[in-house]
Amino acid sequence: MLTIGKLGDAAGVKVPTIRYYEQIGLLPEAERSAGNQRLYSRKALERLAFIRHARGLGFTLEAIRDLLSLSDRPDQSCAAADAIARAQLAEVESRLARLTALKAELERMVVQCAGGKIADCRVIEVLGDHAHCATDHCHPHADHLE
Amino acid sequence: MLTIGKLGDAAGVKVPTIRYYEQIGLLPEAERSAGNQRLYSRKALERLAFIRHARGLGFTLEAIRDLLSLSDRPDQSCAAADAIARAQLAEVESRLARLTALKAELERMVVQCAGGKIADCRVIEVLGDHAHCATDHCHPHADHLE
DNA sequence: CCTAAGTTCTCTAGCAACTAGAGCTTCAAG
DNA sequence: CTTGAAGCTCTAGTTGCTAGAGAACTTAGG
Repeated sequence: MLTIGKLGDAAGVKVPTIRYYEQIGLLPEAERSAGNQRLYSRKALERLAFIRHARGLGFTLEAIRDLLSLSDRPDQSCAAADAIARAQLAEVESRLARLTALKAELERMVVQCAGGKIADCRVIEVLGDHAHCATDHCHPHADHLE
Repeated sequence: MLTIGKLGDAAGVKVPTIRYYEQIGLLPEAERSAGNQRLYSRKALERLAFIRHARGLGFTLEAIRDLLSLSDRPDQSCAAADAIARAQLAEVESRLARLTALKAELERMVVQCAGGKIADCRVIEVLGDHAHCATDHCHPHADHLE
């Protein structure tokens, strides 16, 4: 049995985060010691590592909740898990596309800055006048802003 | 003079967001009509468009606050504006790198899913066992998670 | 056995950057 | 002059944590 600190070290998750996961029901309520401290089994460590890994891949806690409940029913079809992963992939791809466009525009801005006065600064000017802007990031959905 | 709704339409910003920007001091307090409604000048529209554009490029409101105060002093050096833009570019580049790695791992997960039962599902398995993971996204800084 | 340091406990509040809703007033069109 | 849209203020919610206060527990050294 591990204390919460050891569990956190083992899984690479901070202690308050573990308590937070328990609070929102992502982790089950931990067993307690005589002195009311949380104790964790190896299974709990696995579950937390799963969460950690999925968070690292950018899954939301909601998606992770779904994946966890799927993994509790190993006899069912994995279509749902596949769908969640594909949705996540699509999300990542769309962010990538947007970030690539942003990078191009930022590079243009920075390169054009001649190091003079603010009045002539391309950075300020480009930001102030959208006509200078080649990308469409000003329009409808800005999905890199969560 | 524009009402808040017209201003929002013109700049592509939602009405509550404009009030929020005023509340946090990013926009000055608007003039009011006899009936206490906000009225905006062309200058205010420019300022809001600037903010909108910078947000679209991923600048934080803090960075935008700095850029705005720089643009109020056109006779100063633009080194500071340049530095802010370069920092933003570096940030975008680092996110891009991470997202690219995530995309690769998600693709591996999804491709390997044979569509069988959960028990054999690669998606769940890969998430549960970090040894399957080629990238280092589990380690120290997860900067795509704001 | 006792004390001191280190963990852990609960609880509340805060972060970014908005978004949503309640309940009211004002404005513009017909 | 009425009606419906748009405006007002205020509070609270979102996501995924993080920070702090103040109390209790645990463990290693003397």
